[in-house]
Amino acid sequence: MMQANDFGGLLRRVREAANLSQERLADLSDLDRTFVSLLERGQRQPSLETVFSLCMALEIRPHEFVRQLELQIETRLIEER
Amino acid sequence: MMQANDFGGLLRRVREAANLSQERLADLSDLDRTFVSLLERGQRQPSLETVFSLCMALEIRPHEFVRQLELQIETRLIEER
DNA sequence: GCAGTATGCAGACAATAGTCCGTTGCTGCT
DNA sequence: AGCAGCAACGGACTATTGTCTGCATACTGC
Repeated sequence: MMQANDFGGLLRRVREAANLSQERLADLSDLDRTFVSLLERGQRQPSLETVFSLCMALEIRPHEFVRQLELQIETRLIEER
Repeated sequence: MMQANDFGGLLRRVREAANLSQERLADLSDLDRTFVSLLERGQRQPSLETVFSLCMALEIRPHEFVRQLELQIETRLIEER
Protein backbone atom coordinates (compact mmCIF):
# COMPACT_ATOMS: atom_id res chain seq x y z
CA MET A 1 0.00 0.00 0.00
CA MET A 2 2.51 2.59 1.14
CA GLN A 3 5.58 2.27 -1.00
CA ALA A 4 9.25 2.75 -0.37
CA ASN A 5 9.51 6.28 -1.55
CA ASP A 6 6.14 7.83 -1.03
CA PHE A 7 7.25 9.18 2.28
CA GLY A 8 10.81 10.01 1.32
CA GLY A 9 9.84 11.89 -1.80
CA LEU A 10 7.38 14.04 0.07
CA LEU A 11 9.82 14.69 2.87
CA ARG A 12 12.39 15.88 0.38
CA ARG A 13 9.96 18.19 -1.36
CA VAL A 14 8.78 19.71 1.90
CA ARG A 15 12.33 20.08 3.21
CA GLU A 16 13.48 21.80 0.06
CA ALA A 17 10.45 24.07 0.11
CA ALA A 18 11.44 25.00 3.63
CA ASN A 19 14.96 25.69 2.42
CA LEU A 20 16.69 23.43 4.87
CA SER A 21 19.66 21.15 4.31
CA GLN A 22 19.36 17.54 5.45
CA GLU A 23 21.79 18.35 8.21
CA ARG A 24 19.89 21.38 9.44
CA LEU A 25 16.64 19.42 9.42
CA ALA A 26 18.33 16.60 11.30
CA ASP A 27 19.54 19.02 13.96
CA LEU A 28 16.16 20.69 14.34
CA SER A 29 14.32 17.41 14.63
CA ASP A 30 16.96 15.79 16.76
CA LEU A 31 17.73 12.99 14.35
CA ASP A 32 20.86 11.83 12.65
CA ARG A 33 21.98 13.44 9.42
CA THR A 34 22.45 10.10 7.70
CA PHE A 35 19.05 8.95 8.82
CA VAL A 36 17.29 11.85 7.13
CA SER A 37 19.17 10.88 4.00
CA LEU A 38 18.01 7.27 4.33
CA LEU A 39 14.42 8.40 4.81
CA GLU A 40 14.45 10.61 1.74
CA ARG A 41 15.85 7.81 -0.38
CA GLY A 42 13.20 5.41 0.87
CA GLN A 43 15.65 3.12 2.59
CA ARG A 44 14.04 3.62 5.96
CA GLN A 45 10.44 4.02 7.04
CA PRO A 46 9.80 6.41 9.95
CA SER A 47 8.03 5.76 13.19
CA LEU A 48 5.06 7.99 13.96
CA GLU A 49 7.15 9.85 16.51
CA THR A 50 9.80 10.56 13.90
CA VAL A 51 7.12 12.01 11.62
CA PHE A 52 6.01 14.32 14.42
CA SER A 53 9.59 15.43 15.10
CA LEU A 54 10.19 16.19 11.44
CA CYS A 55 6.93 18.10 11.16
CA MET A 56 7.81 20.27 14.14
CA ALA A 57 11.09 21.16 12.45
CA LEU A 58 9.39 21.78 9.13
CA GLU A 59 6.68 23.86 10.76
CA ILE A 60 3.90 21.82 9.23
CA ARG A 61 1.14 20.10 11.14
CA PRO A 62 1.53 16.32 11.15
CA HIS A 63 -1.97 15.65 9.87
CA GLU A 64 -1.36 18.07 7.04
CA PHE A 65 1.79 16.20 6.11
CA VAL A 66 -0.05 12.90 6.28
CA ARG A 67 -2.83 14.28 4.15
CA GLN A 68 -0.32 15.19 1.47
CA LEU A 69 1.14 11.73 1.80
CA GLU A 70 -2.24 10.17 1.15
CA LEU A 71 -2.66 12.37 -1.91
CA GLN A 72 0.78 11.33 -3.08
CA ILE A 73 -0.10 7.66 -2.73
CA GLU A 74 -3.39 8.04 -4.55
CA THR A 75 -1.69 9.93 -7.35
CA ARG A 76 0.90 7.21 -7.72
CA LEU A 77 -1.74 4.51 -7.77
CA ILE A 78 -3.52 6.29 -10.60
CA GLU A 79 -0.35 6.93 -12.57
CA GLU A 80 0.66 3.31 -12.27
CA ARG A 81 -2.31 2.08 -14.27
CA MET B 1 5.98 15.88 23.12
CA MET B 2 4.02 12.81 22.15
CA GLN B 3 3.44 10.77 25.26
CA ALA B 4 3.23 7.06 25.91
CA ASN B 5 -0.49 6.76 25.75
CA ASP B 6 -1.70 9.51 23.47
CA PHE B 7 -1.68 7.11 20.58
CA GLY B 8 -2.85 4.04 22.43
CA GLY B 9 -5.76 5.76 24.07
CA LEU B 10 -7.01 7.11 20.77
CA LEU B 11 -6.57 3.78 19.07
CA ARG B 12 -8.65 2.10 21.72
CA ARG B 13 -11.43 4.66 21.48
CA VAL B 14 -11.57 4.41 17.71
CA ARG B 15 -11.45 0.63 17.76
CA GLU B 16 -14.27 0.42 20.28
CA ALA B 17 -16.30 2.92 18.29
CA ALA B 18 -15.83 0.63 15.30
CA ASN B 19 -16.96 -2.30 17.39
CA LEU B 20 -13.96 -4.45 16.75
CA SER B 21 -12.11 -6.71 19.14
CA GLN B 22 -8.34 -6.37 19.35
CA GLU B 23 -8.07 -9.69 17.62
CA ARG B 24 -10.36 -8.74 14.77
CA LEU B 25 -8.52 -5.46 14.29
CA ALA B 26 -5.22 -7.31 14.31
CA ASP B 27 -6.44 -9.68 11.62
CA LEU B 28 -7.80 -6.91 9.43
CA SER B 29 -4.63 -4.87 9.70
CA ASP B 30 -2.34 -7.85 9.43
CA LEU B 31 -0.71 -7.35 12.80
CA ASP B 32 -0.34 -9.48 15.85
CA ARG B 33 -3.09 -9.45 18.46
CA THR B 34 -0.66 -8.96 21.32
CA PHE B 35 0.91 -6.08 19.48
CA VAL B 36 -2.39 -4.25 19.23
CA SER B 37 -2.71 -4.77 22.95
CA LEU B 38 0.74 -3.33 23.53
CA LEU B 39 -0.06 -0.32 21.37
CA GLU B 40 -3.28 0.45 23.20
CA ARG B 41 -1.53 0.27 26.55
CA GLY B 42 1.22 2.59 25.34
CA GLN B 43 3.95 0.02 25.63
CA ARG B 44 4.81 0.28 21.97
CA GLN B 45 4.87 3.21 19.56
CA PRO B 46 3.80 2.46 15.99
CA SER B 47 5.63 3.04 12.75
CA LEU B 48 3.89 5.21 10.19
CA GLU B 49 3.14 2.12 8.13
CA THR B 50 1.46 0.49 11.10
CA VAL B 51 -0.72 3.57 11.52
CA PHE B 52 -1.78 3.33 7.90
CA SER B 53 -2.59 -0.38 8.25
CA LEU B 54 -4.69 0.23 11.33
CA CYS B 55 -6.53 3.11 9.68
CA MET B 56 -7.42 0.97 6.67
CA ALA B 57 -8.90 -1.60 9.00
CA LEU B 58 -10.72 1.05 11.01
CA GLU B 59 -12.01 2.72 7.86
CA ILE B 60 -10.69 6.10 8.87
CA ARG B 61 -8.35 8.21 6.81
CA PRO B 62 -4.84 8.35 8.29
CA HIS B 63 -4.66 12.13 8.30
CA GLU B 64 -7.99 12.22 10.10
CA PHE B 65 -6.65 9.89 12.74
CA VAL B 66 -3.51 11.98 13.08
CA ARG B 67 -5.57 15.13 13.36
CA GLN B 68 -7.45 13.61 16.28
CA LEU B 69 -4.14 12.60 17.77
CA GLU B 70 -2.92 16.18 17.61
CA LEU B 71 -6.10 17.36 19.29
CA GLN B 72 -5.65 14.72 21.95
CA ILE B 73 -2.10 15.91 22.62
CA GLU B 74 -3.11 19.55 22.80
CA THR B 75 -5.94 18.72 25.15
CA ARG B 76 -3.63 16.82 27.43
CA LEU B 77 -1.10 19.64 27.43
CA ILE B 78 -3.79 22.07 28.52
CA GLU B 79 -5.18 19.77 31.19
CA GLU B 80 -1.74 19.21 32.61
CA ARG B 81 -1.35 22.86 33.57
C1' DG C 1 -19.88 -26.11 35.87
C1' DC C 2 -18.51 -25.37 31.23
C1' DA C 3 -17.49 -23.38 26.60
C1' DG C 4 -16.57 -19.22 24.19
C1' DT C 5 -14.86 -14.54 23.74
C1' DA C 6 -11.91 -10.78 24.98
C1' DT C 7 -7.82 -8.93 27.05
C1' DG C 8 -3.32 -8.72 29.76
C1' DC C 9 1.05 -10.32 30.21
C1' DA C 10 5.77 -12.56 29.93
C1' DG C 11 9.76 -14.31 27.56
C1' DA C 12 12.36 -15.31 23.56
C1' DC C 13 13.02 -13.88 19.23
C1' DA C 14 13.40 -11.68 14.28
C1' DA C 15 13.23 -7.53 11.82
C1' DT C 16 13.78 -2.87 11.24
C1' DA C 17 14.55 1.92 12.92
C1' DG C 18 17.90 5.02 14.19
C1' DT C 19 23.08 6.40 15.56
C1' DC C 20 27.84 7.23 14.78
C1' DC C 21 32.01 6.89 12.49
C1' DG C 22 34.34 8.08 8.21
C1' DT C 23 34.90 8.50 2.94
C1' DT C 24 33.63 10.10 -1.70
C1' DG C 25 31.82 13.16 -5.18
C1' DC C 26 29.80 17.37 -6.64
C1' DT C 27 29.13 22.38 -6.99
C1' DG C 28 30.10 27.07 -6.40
C1' DC C 29 33.28 30.47 -4.60
C1' DT C 30 37.74 33.08 -4.16
C1' DA D 1 44.21 24.97 -6.83
C1' DG D 2 42.04 25.07 -2.58
C1' DC D 3 37.93 25.39 0.39
C1' DA D 4 33.18 24.96 2.13
C1' DG D 5 28.57 23.15 1.98
C1' DC D 6 25.68 19.48 0.69
C1' DA D 7 24.37 14.83 -0.09
C1' DA D 8 25.18 9.59 -1.06
C1' DC D 9 27.03 5.78 0.90
C1' DG D 10 29.31 1.89 3.87
C1' DG D 11 29.90 -0.66 8.03
C1' DA D 12 29.25 -1.63 12.66
C1' DC D 13 26.53 -0.87 16.15
C1' DT D 14 22.26 -0.02 19.65
C1' DA D 15 17.41 0.53 20.40
C1' DT D 16 12.87 -0.34 19.34
C1' DT D 17 9.21 -2.39 16.80
C1' DG D 18 6.67 -6.33 15.74
C1' DT D 19 5.88 -11.74 16.05
C1' DC D 20 4.91 -16.04 18.27
C1' DT D 21 3.60 -19.12 21.97
C1' DG D 22 1.55 -20.05 25.92
C1' DC D 23 -0.79 -19.07 30.19
C1' DA D 24 -3.86 -16.38 33.44
C1' DT D 25 -8.02 -13.71 34.24
C1' DA D 26 -12.64 -11.87 33.76
C1' DC D 27 -17.10 -11.99 31.73
C1' DT D 28 -21.08 -13.95 29.31
C1' DG D 29 -24.58 -17.27 28.11
C1' DC D 30 -26.04 -22.09 28.34
